[in-house]
Amino acid sequence: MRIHSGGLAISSPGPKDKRRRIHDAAVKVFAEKGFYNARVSDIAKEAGVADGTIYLYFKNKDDLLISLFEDRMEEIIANFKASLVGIDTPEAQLQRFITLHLKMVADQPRLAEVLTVELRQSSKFMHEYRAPGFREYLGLLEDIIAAGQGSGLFDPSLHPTLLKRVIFGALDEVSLHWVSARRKPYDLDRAAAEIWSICAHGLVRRAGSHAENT
Amino acid sequence: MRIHSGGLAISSPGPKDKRRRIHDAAVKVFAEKGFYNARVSDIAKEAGVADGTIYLYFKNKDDLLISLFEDRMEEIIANFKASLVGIDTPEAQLQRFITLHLKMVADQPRLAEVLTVELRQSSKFMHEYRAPGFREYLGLLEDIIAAGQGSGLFDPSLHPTLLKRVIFGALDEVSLHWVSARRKPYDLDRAAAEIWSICAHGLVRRAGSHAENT
Amino acid sequence: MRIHSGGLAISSPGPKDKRRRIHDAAVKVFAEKGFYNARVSDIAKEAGVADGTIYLYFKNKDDLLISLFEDRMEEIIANFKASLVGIDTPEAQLQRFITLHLKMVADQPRLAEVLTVELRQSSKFMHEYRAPGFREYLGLLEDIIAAGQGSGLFDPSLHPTLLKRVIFGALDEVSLHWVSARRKPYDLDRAAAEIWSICAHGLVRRAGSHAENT
Amino acid sequence: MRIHSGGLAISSPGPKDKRRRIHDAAVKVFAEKGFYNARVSDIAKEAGVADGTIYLYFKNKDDLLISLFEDRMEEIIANFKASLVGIDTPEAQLQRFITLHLKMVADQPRLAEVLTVELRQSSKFMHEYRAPGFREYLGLLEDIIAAGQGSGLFDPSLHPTLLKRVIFGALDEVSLHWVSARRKPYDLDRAAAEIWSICAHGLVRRAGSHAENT
DNA sequence: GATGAATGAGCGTTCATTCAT
DNA sequence: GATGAATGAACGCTCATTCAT
Repeated sequence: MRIHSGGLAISSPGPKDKRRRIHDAAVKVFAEKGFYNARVSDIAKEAGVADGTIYLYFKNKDDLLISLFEDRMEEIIANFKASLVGIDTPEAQLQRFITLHLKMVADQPRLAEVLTVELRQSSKFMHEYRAPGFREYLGLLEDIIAAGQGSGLFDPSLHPTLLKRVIFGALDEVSLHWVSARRKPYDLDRAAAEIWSICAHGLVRRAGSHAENT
Repeated sequence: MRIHSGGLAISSPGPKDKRRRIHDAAVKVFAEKGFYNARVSDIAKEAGVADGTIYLYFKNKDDLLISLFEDRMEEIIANFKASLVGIDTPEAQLQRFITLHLKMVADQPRLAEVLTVELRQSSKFMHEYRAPGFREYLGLLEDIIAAGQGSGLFDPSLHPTLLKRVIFGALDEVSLHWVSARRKPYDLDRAAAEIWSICAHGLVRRAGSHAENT
Repeated sequence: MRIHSGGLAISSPGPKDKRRRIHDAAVKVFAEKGFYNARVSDIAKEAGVADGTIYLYFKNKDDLLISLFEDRMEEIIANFKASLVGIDTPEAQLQRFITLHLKMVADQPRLAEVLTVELRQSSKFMHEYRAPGFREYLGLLEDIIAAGQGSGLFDPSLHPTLLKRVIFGALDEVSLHWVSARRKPYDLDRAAAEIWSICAHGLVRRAGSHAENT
Repeated sequence: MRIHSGGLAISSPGPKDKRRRIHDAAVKVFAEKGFYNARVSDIAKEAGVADGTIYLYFKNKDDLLISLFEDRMEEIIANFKASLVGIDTPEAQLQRFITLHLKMVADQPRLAEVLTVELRQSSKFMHEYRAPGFREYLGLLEDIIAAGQGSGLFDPSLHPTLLKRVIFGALDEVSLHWVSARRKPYDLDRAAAEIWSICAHGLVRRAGSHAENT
């Protein structure tokens, strides 16, 4: 499965995709150095354009990051929606969501790192930016949870807002750790299975209930 | 429960605790503006000292942040250890850990924000810094998990490294959201109970098993 | 009286007068923003041409300003000469010169502003440019003065170089003030009459000599 | 007569007068290159300070120029007032004013150039800055004129606003020319005398009236 | 120890100019 | 001739750090 055509595809150096190339370069440089330590000229060099060219496509350095969020999250959300469309039960949907999230991380680790780490900062350095893309992403999770609670499958006493944060936080922390770790202590397929298992049944073993992970 | 006397205590302007006052000021300023947007002179002003004084106690701005991690995490870990000492079962310990984590967040939201957000950056702006305090914190979790799995209470098929990240990630994301949200959608006591419930039993309702949260 | 068809005439978008259109656009933009704050692309947009087109007609931004001086001053001087041609006495010529100068300002305030303000800068930003057009303009004044002194009408003890500067300076300052003032404190016809009166008789009232202004 | 202690005085390199030294350096550099072509680092080097030091004393480059106007005009106006204080007749006052203006130009040619040339631009690059110091300077002239007209000495039919502009413009243009000319075609003492003569009696010779310049 | 004025390296951004189409 | 996307040198300004007092 390809999550999206992605920052890794070396697009033909045609005249149209400058914006994309700059975004891709920014992902690489931001992932390596972080937003604040990345120089605009680093990104320009990585993208193979002049410094000034960046300002033909983006208002400023902040806008470069924000537009990156928006564009990539839009792609990711569209992909998730498409991948979830034929799945009936909330359980299967949640399992799928977990898998997709980690798949995305595995396919585009640098993008994942940027979205994850810099998004945290975003509430700081952009006073107003509410990260609508991120909210929509969480919205996907919330819909699944709501459906599950509505159908009686998921414990209805759990607060949905809290629940989506719990699941997202687990996925995010695992992703970030996996991305930054040199030696990968586990592969992400297994991680997906285990996280699903934890979500589904928790970690306390009950009499007669063996773990039923996929 | 007070985790420690905290950044809010206006210490007597005695001659001894300059280092502490600077740390406290840094927590406040970093939480408000983020590490990169915080100016050293902001911190100096907040601490009521001259800019240069900061360099009598800390090597540079990075060191100020790192030492903050180390000092505070040390306190936190000591507190956690003390609070966990009399508790026998891994289940109760984990439940306690969750409660303590969120308690700390509620009591010292700015410190929580700094430790949470800036720690993420730390892997960036300090290439070498391995955040030993953070590792030890996670080590507490891992010990609980190991004990639980060793005694057969927790599902032994779950990878401990993954598991501790899952739990920490859930706590961290919930904390960060709670800290930055203006309208608090849930209180942290309830959050602790629900997170424990999810950890323990997952979110899928099983026949005959009503949620047993506190 | 129209000094020339001027920057205000919307010339037909024919293929010939690009140079003129760019000059006119430059007058407008320079008058609004000043030379240094005017962007070449502003002028291009105002002229309805592409940025690069400007460089087909002018060597660079400085050349655009300099050529503007030269072209417009040439027109102005030709107009002045034509208007002065039938006038016999130096007194009447000087009176006419004053009137013509202020007429030009009234008809083409933006051009006046550019010629006036930017000319002052020109001795700065162009180390070499001696503004030959401007010198010729002053030469008209000098000729009138010389004729007046030669015929004994004007006080011969006054230094001609100084005198022309005095007269030009008075005209220039009044023009600039009038151009930039929102509420016009006097109209330029009256100004011409009074300036002539001052030039002719000074401002000290003498016994038995009532002002003989128009 | 010293107009003021002045930019030319090499003040002891004490710790107090940094602001003054930067102002003086700015006068020199602005006079040589013009405001827009002057680099802040040029001024810093000329003042013998680091670039950043300038920003301890001035908000930005514009503020450096504006504060220069204000400080220097204040000094100049105070000097003028002091020098005019004992003079009774408006005629003598006006004569004195003319002399003082040209004296100032002779003593501080670079300052005169900056005040003159950049002031013209100021109405452009500073949209709001109304140059209060300059208005007060013109106010001195206006007071003299009003007194002269009130006492019947000066022609009351002349518009005072216009008149002050005429006189100031004459002085200004003569000053600017004198400052920028390499070979000085006249000395400023003589210029003062002649300008006074023109103001007083005009340039038309009348029967029986020999020029009565000082 | 404490101060805070001074430093100057570093970077985001602009915009006159070019040149492939 | 005309275009306008691309260029990259240039510069104003910031702020972590120093050091004379």
